[in-house]
Amino acid sequence: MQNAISICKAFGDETRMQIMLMLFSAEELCVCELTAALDLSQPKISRHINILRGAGLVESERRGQWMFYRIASSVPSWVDALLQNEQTQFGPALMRANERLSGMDSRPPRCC
Amino acid sequence: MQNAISICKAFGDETRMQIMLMLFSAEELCVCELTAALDLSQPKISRHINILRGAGLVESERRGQWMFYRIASSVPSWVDALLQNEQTQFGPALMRANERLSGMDSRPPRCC
DNA sequence: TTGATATATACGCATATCCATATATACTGA
DNA sequence: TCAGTATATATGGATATGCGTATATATCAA
Repeated sequence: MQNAISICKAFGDETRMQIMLMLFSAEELCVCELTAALDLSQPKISRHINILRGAGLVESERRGQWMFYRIASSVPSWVDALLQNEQTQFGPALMRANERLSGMDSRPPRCC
Repeated sequence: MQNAISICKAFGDETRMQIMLMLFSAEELCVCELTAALDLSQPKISRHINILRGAGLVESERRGQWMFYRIASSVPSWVDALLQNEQTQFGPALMRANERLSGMDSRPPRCC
């Protein structure tokens, strides 16, 4: 369902907007990282990620125990513009989320 | 509520997307014109227009008996990009709506 | 004022959405 | 195989959303 209405529905929720902004700034995150960064329950993150995937906004890749998610490569350009714009507006909340992410211990290993 | 989440919620409905696309191509329309163009009930148009107004997406102006609506001048630029993009995708449906609008009799008078 | 037209809102109902909790599944290392 | 970690999904309930119908409000013309 990669159409604008589904995409907008997906963005029309604070949790999902936050997930997208985190992925936008971090390139790639697993569920446990999002859980820690946003301080939300794991099922909640999984559920919302699934909706984002249904809208074609994120791609997933399993690496070991972890599922890594990133923003899909094929999103319409206005989605990029939207995220760029929100990144500046959402400032303080995003900062705190990134701090929690940095402070998280035993993050999954990255390649390289 | 001129924030991205409210805006996305507003766009996350087919009726409202259609209204926005009509306003995008026609500059300014009254409720009865939208009703005719989209072939929907008047209360339905009014209700959805009100939601769009709440999201800060449309501005209104009364002229005589008619309430004219147009896309707000201050919408974020990604909203323009989104509408531009959808205008091309939504093709056939939009065409039919514009035909119904052209075929409508006793449209309210325009200035000039 | 009255009648006609345009628009907005209220109401009741059906469905969708979101949540927390519990549980199932998948993978890893021993 | 088993225990531990990561992720996904199922369930039931609360709230939100959308709809059709009915009605209220606003404006105009007579």
